[in-house]
Amino acid sequence: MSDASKKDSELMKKIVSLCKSRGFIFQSAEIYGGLNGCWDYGPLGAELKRNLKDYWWRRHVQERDDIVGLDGSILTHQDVLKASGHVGGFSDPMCDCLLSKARLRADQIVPQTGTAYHFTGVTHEESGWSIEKDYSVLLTEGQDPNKARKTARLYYSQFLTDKQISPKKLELKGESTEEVSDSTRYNPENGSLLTEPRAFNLMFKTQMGASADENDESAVAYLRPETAQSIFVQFKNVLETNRLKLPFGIAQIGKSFRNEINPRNFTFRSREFEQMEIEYFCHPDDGMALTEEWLEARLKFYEEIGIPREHLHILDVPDGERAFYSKKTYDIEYEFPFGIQELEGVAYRTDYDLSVHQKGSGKSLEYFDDQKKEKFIAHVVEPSAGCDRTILALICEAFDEETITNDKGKDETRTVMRFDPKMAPIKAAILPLLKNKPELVDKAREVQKALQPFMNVFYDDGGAIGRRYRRQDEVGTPFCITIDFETLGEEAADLKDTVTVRERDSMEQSRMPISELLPFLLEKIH
RNA sequence: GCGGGUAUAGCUUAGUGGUAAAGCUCCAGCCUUCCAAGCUGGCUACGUGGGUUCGAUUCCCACUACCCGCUCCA
Repeated sequence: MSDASKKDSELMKKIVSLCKSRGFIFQSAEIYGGLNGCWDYGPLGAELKRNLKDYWWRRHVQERDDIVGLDGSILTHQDVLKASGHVGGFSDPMCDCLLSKARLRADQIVPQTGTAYHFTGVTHEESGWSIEKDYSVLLTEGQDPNKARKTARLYYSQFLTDKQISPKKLELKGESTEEVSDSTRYNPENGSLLTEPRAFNLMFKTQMGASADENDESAVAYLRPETAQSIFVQFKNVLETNRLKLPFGIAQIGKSFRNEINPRNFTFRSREFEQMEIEYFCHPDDGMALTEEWLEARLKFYEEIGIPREHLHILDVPDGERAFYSKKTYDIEYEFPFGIQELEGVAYRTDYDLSVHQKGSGKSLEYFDDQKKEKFIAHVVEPSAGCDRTILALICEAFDEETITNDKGKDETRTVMRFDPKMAPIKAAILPLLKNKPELVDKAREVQKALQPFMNVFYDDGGAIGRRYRRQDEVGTPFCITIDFETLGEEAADLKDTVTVRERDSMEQSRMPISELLPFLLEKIH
């Protein structure tokens, strides 16, 4: 591992550790040993996520008159996913090589012709060890039969409990041969038998109805693999009930599930994840231009929530790597400590989605333009963002450790989560300077009550004031409001009912009348 | 899915074939007039399940989870 990646790995460890110790993110079912790739958001994580989703919704739905919202069901009719291509079409059957463990796409295996050597097992006389397991090796014409036996011994040797035993000492059992032609059951690389082709089930499959039979195909339903499909399927209902005209969008935030995902990198890749998607429908002529517009709009959004442009990368997905129906796709990527990884895809999906559902359902999903007297299937541009990934990016971006020199001239580390105030889980901490002075405590509680209806604030009177400031730094609270003796009017009459406002990033303090707190904070967090 | 590594308190680590130590955190109390002060007290851990053993957190096996490298990611 290089120094840089080691440093990044250390950084990621710190971030994961802070997420747990401060209550942002916990492992799912931790007390039962954990559930692979599943995570729970703790109190602060839940606030953070809510802030992100709320802001996304406000920006893209409430503050625009061309986008409306939808909240579709997670359980999905199997016909929807058959039409979309998720059932069948997109899942490539794969085989694993029993010897080398290499994974091959079944449809890409070059058919082989030759002699198959079958074996039923192997024994090791000295130790008495043996195993019964069918295995075969394919030899093409002219190859030495001993090559098949050697390969088979190698295969069986992987089951040896005593790794000291040489594969050469293994006695093969039940050898027989068979002529085969054009077979794709063997690895062209080494002749080893492959596993049966297995369709990777990308989706979580379930049965509808409490008494549904496991084999009842008609009871099959799926957890949605993306939020997009319910938008396409409800396109007509939304269009007809909302007096919409192209171009317009339908937005949705919600959970999606993909079983094939190999969980990695903390919450980055999970089997259960939340998406924030817009399907923006338009005239076919406008698709390309709108893709560019959406890319810009989304980059601006990231900037607004505190992820600067210079930490984002835009990948113009080249021909051949895009989905076959997409004419243009941009990936917006973020520089995570574990690498540059995708946050969002902005894809021009043409009329693929509405076309397949029109065909699949037999219902017309065409759009009629009254003015141009033109009928067509709308094209769609899809900005599809990963909510959990964006949360992780916000956390990585916010994390900072700075060295400051304290009063005694000693260096110490201050951990600060530099969240944008819009995103910060706690907007302000209300702190009475001293806990054992009831006048301060009462006043602080008053301030807390005044702010609570408008934002998430946090009251804390435990320990020294400096400690409380640092605690808030570590969870990213942008402002600390301290009720002190000036507030009570004990020092100077004109300072009565003013408080200390301490800013997280600069640690600077200023005085402010209590009456100005609310407008001040609202302006910062909006 | 494959290979490697790891698993002790909320966090970071120590340690042992006879059930465990420390720092930080946290809680309570005292004290404290602005950046992790101090004092006193307190809660909390050997991932799960087997095996060996008189006895296992320690040795062995399996499982689970996390991390790293591949693979995969419509």
